Amino acid sequence: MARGRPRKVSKNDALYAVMLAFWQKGYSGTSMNDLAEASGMAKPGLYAAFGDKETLFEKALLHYYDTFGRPAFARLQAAKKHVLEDLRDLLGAVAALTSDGTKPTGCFLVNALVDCTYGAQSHVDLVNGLKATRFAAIRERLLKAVAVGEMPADTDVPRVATFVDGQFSAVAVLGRSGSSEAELMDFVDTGLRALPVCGGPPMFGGEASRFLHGAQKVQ
Amino acid sequence: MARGRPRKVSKNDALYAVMLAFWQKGYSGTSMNDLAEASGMAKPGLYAAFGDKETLFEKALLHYYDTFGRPAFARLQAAKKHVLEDLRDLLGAVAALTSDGTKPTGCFLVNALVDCTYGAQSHVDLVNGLKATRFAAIRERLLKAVAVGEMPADTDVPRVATFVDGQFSAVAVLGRSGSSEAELMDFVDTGLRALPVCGGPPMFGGEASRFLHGAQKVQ
DNA sequence: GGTTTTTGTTGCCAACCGTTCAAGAAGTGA
DNA sequence: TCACTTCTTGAACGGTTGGCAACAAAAACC
Repeated sequence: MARGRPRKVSKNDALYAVMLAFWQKGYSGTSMNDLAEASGMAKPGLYAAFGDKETLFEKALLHYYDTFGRPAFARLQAAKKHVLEDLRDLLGAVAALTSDGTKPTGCFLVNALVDCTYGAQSHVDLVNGLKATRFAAIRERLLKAVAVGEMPADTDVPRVATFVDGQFSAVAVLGRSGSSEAELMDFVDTGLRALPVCGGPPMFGGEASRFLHGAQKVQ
Repeated sequence: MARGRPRKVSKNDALYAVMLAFWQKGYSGTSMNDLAEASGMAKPGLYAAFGDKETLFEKALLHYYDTFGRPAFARLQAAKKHVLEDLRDLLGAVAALTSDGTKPTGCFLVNALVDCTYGAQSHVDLVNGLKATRFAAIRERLLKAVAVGEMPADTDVPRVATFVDGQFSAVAVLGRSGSSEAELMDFVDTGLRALPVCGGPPMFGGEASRFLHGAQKVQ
């Protein structure tokens, strides 16, 4: 066993509680007193274990990513189903997460994306890094789909990846503001209907497709 | 002219500056000192003119809605173009707004949607009200489109409205985290390609559509 | 049992928070 | 000029913030 006095609450449990608090109320909306109360550790304990508030926020966000993000992205990249179903599972994971009554609504990463844009530089860098990781995971799954013929060979992969990335944020924001899991899944399925046509011909004759100015380059 | 000492800065100019500050750093990330400095009014002046911080935030958000939201929704409901182009203009307005270098990135309303979920009840109510107004504007435009035959008669209007609503948030979040206006418009156009098929038949044979479990009810 | 090591607890700090009061400055109307 | 009204200014309030030093408590090692 460890040498000194045992912790009243494990670092992992404390970090999980801190994560929930930041997730719920954001960086500047959460005080160190809030975190001490939520985690069960007194303030000096938090400082000794994790460092100052900025560092603690970074560790909480990374803990969130390890707990909820990484597994979902790993499943996506495992590519065990059709690409559409894998993407549906990914977006469905966000929908399920935000509808889980035991956690704050929304997605901590998306919240942080909105919250930290004008915050500490280290927060900006961290959040942008996680966002890039998310994008890369989606992009690689799409490349695999194109390689095995699940999607057309001329698919505009970066464009589709950006689209899925946006759907991810949309589900998080809609969930944050109270949409049910069923509504979120309807939203996800509606969006996935846009995917297979990316790279293919316009989906309807000449009547309305002329209104999609910016879409020509992928037709 | 007014009776007493004239204001150094007009209430409108001050409120605009306050709006920018809240838009940029959120409610709890912005202090009254920040607001005083940004607006050019001293703190007692802010209290006299607008009330306390919570009230000031509400007035700033409403000012944002009046300045940027209402005109865009009015153009949408004017229905002067094809529904797809009107929706593209709406989402394009968000893209343009967030790419305007003179303002903070993102959309203040979407930021508030994320920021205020666990905040003051009056903020929650206000933000939910504005969100409902946004949804209603989109919904009414879609109903009009169905009525005049721009969209199929069996279009699932609430579902499509939720989809557009989500695209709105997605554009805001993507813009908040640094996407260029061109990227945002690519995203918008990709999403609009999902719309015309809502209510119509599945867009591709039997190969991949079976993966869209939740989509049956609108096929 | 005593030492060492690690943690929890108490209490405090300077700085800042949102908020307000009192006094003065700058206009209008008579 | 004189009151009257309105805004600005400076200072201050009590409370909270993030952060920390000092000491007590609890375990392992010798």
